[in-house]
Amino acid sequence: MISRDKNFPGRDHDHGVCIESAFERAEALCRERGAKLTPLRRRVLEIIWESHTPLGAYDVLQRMNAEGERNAPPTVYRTLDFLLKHGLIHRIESMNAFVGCAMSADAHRALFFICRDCGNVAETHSEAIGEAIEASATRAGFLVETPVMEISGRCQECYDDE
Amino acid sequence: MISRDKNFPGRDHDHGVCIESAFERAEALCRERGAKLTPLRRRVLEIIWESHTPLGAYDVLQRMNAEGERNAPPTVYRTLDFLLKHGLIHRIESMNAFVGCAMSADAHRALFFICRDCGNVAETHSEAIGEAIEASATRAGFLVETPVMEISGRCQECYDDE
DNA sequence: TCTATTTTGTTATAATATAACATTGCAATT
DNA sequence: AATTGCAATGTTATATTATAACAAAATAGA
Repeated sequence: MISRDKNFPGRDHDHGVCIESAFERAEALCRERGAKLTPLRRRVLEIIWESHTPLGAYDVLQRMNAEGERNAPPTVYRTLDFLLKHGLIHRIESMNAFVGCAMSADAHRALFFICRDCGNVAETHSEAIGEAIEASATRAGFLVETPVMEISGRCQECYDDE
Repeated sequence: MISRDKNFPGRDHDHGVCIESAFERAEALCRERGAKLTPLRRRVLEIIWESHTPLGAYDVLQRMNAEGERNAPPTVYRTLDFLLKHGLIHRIESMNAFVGCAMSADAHRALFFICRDCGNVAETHSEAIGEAIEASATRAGFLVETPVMEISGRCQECYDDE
């Protein structure tokens, strides 16, 4: 049984657990593929997971360098590329930012709900949407490869607040 | 009767007609709203429509300045903002680029098919997808405001080629 | 006309991303 | 252990995308 929806985290959830399980998945996946989860990559993955809101590359860089290190942009971008390639993080195109992948890494075609107030992102995967898109693509004579679906709006907590 | 789908243009379509009708819609819409379609805005709209592939802001700028003019980036960005605000163009988030809006301007929530080979973009609007997304959002307790749906893949002409 | 507002111009700079090349570290073989 | 090859990281410079802040001009209403 695979969890199909990571809903919005809520203000009080145990984030330590989130990160732990993200690491476990990352390690398993890298072992499986013979990819190396180096300290650098591990650190970047950790930084990304420490935030529920997507981080820009330069946000990540700042955090990497918080203790006086001198990493440069290409280091971050390369590391992010590695994590992207292995499905450990997602790039949110509409924000030029990156967020941890909440799903088993081979389930692609994610849909993101992005709250414009709190900035949190929920990743979901919907058969129905996938099918609707395929149907529409077929009508247009189009072969779907990489869907980008990023829905900006408001999460429950935030519109309950106002 | 409104056309629901602008399919891929095909290599031989009459592009002059495209542009003409885009201008007519833009003029009607601005008149209706009391917005001013100044020569600058008109020119940028034209440049955008001259390409079937999305243009970056600096591509637009280059074309504006092709005859020796000296427009600067803020001019382009402001003009693009105006056109966006009035729904005359769309921004393709995954490309940092802009494309003419093929639909009657108040039909929002567009889905874009973007061919990775020829770069052409087809704009479509699908009830089914909209509904599927609303359903998924409701389940996640999310209020949809601004969906970004950009599907990268291959158009028929391009995969017929290979 | 005068005034207020919108539009456009100008300069500078911020934010995001990559090219190109150097160095280091590590793994596989001898 | 030495050699080799490759993957990973470091370094410098620069390209690309976008906006802030203020000035000038054009335009619409009073």
